[in-house]
Amino acid sequence: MDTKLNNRPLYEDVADKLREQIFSKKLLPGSWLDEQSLADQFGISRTPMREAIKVLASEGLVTIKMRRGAYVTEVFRSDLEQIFTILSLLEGQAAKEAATKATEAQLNLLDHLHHRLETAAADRDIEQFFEINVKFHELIQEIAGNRWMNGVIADLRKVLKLHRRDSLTSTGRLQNSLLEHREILRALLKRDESAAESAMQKHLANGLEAVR
Amino acid sequence: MDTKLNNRPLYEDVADKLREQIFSKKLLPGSWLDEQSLADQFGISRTPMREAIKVLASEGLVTIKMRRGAYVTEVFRSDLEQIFTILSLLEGQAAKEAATKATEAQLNLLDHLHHRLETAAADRDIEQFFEINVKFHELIQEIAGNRWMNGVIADLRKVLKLHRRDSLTSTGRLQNSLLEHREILRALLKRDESAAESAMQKHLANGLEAVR
DNA sequence: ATTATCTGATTTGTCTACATAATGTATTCA
DNA sequence: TGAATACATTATGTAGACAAATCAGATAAT
Repeated sequence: MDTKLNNRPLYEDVADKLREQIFSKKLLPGSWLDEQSLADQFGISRTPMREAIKVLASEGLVTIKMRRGAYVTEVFRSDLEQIFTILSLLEGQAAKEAATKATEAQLNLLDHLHHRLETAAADRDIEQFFEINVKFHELIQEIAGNRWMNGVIADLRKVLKLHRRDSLTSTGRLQNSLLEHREILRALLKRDESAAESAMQKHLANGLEAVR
Repeated sequence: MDTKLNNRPLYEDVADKLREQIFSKKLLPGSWLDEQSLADQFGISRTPMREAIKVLASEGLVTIKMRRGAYVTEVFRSDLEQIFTILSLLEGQAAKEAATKATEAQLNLLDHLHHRLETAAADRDIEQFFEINVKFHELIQEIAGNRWMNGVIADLRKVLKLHRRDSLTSTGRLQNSLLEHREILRALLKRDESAAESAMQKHLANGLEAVR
């Protein structure tokens, strides 16, 4: 019974589901994506399946080889370093701009998010910590208000998730990550551009260290 | 008579042609892309046409609206500023890394390219100047060797080309651009990281000034 | 006169079928 | 026995048809 309430194209829904399977490692990096069997599995035809695969390809999550089908992208150490280099520059810039652009209300929101992060850390609630962490970063980007930059960052972060050792999985890293967030927040509240930028850059540099 | 010697998917060829039509302003920003008539025009069916459109959508050249088709992306001043901010950061980083990573042979190549740029400028050969200019930037990126960064830069530069007043169209800007390139090259030849970075950033900042 | 609704026409989204290219296997010949 | 070629299998690429949703214009109601 198809709930036809969907007001989104089928291929977008399918792209989401497929992305989920990749992130959850049901589909491992390097593995081949069989259009036909995936289409059957989702109960759709090959056409939207192909479109969904192309969406993921444009995000860098899958790699299409001519007449040989699509494969889940393998992310190597060199990729991690390259991607973190970019994220460090861009998110650093976002933090820098946020320091001056943020309204008082937005700073309060950031502060509130950070408090929830502290709580999650104290509770050793990794899942929650991770989720709030993402929101914290995204809010800073939203405040900076560069939609092209935010798009690039979003895509690159998706690719990072392909790597087995996702950034802060180790609890040791969790504590350090928290300290770094404190530093970022402090700089933002003081509206100190360069401090915010360098704090964010350090945060990401440490993130890279953690995965290798 | 289709020359079936193509060893590329049809939709890629079509995407190239469509991109060309957009850059040449045969399809103006904001205009609607009629799948059917475009498919007829290229002598293909709608399926590869749709795939081609999605390729351009992932590059940001066209914007797809739900159940309303695809439109050539309109680039506003705010977009230009946002995109130049990113390019300045990334290409600045590329120049910085190139300063230390470049082999002597690669530096010679850059030097050679720059000489051709000087010649083109002296001849007032805008077309040639523009072409070599692109190669100069791409070579620096290639030397830096960050494929994820190069992908991002390539996409953003495509979007810039949508804007009517493409960077250095005015001959006044051409002379300044040449001077800035000299500065970049000088820093690279001296293998001066930070000089190369800031020279590149200035170059792009001036590029933004020129279009507004 | 303005707004609301219905209907036809157009267009996107999806499906099914066919054509084409690549891979693997078997058979034949040296 | 080994290698090369031809054939069969399989999966991708493309086409054309069908279904569903949106838009525009006309008619009706307030």
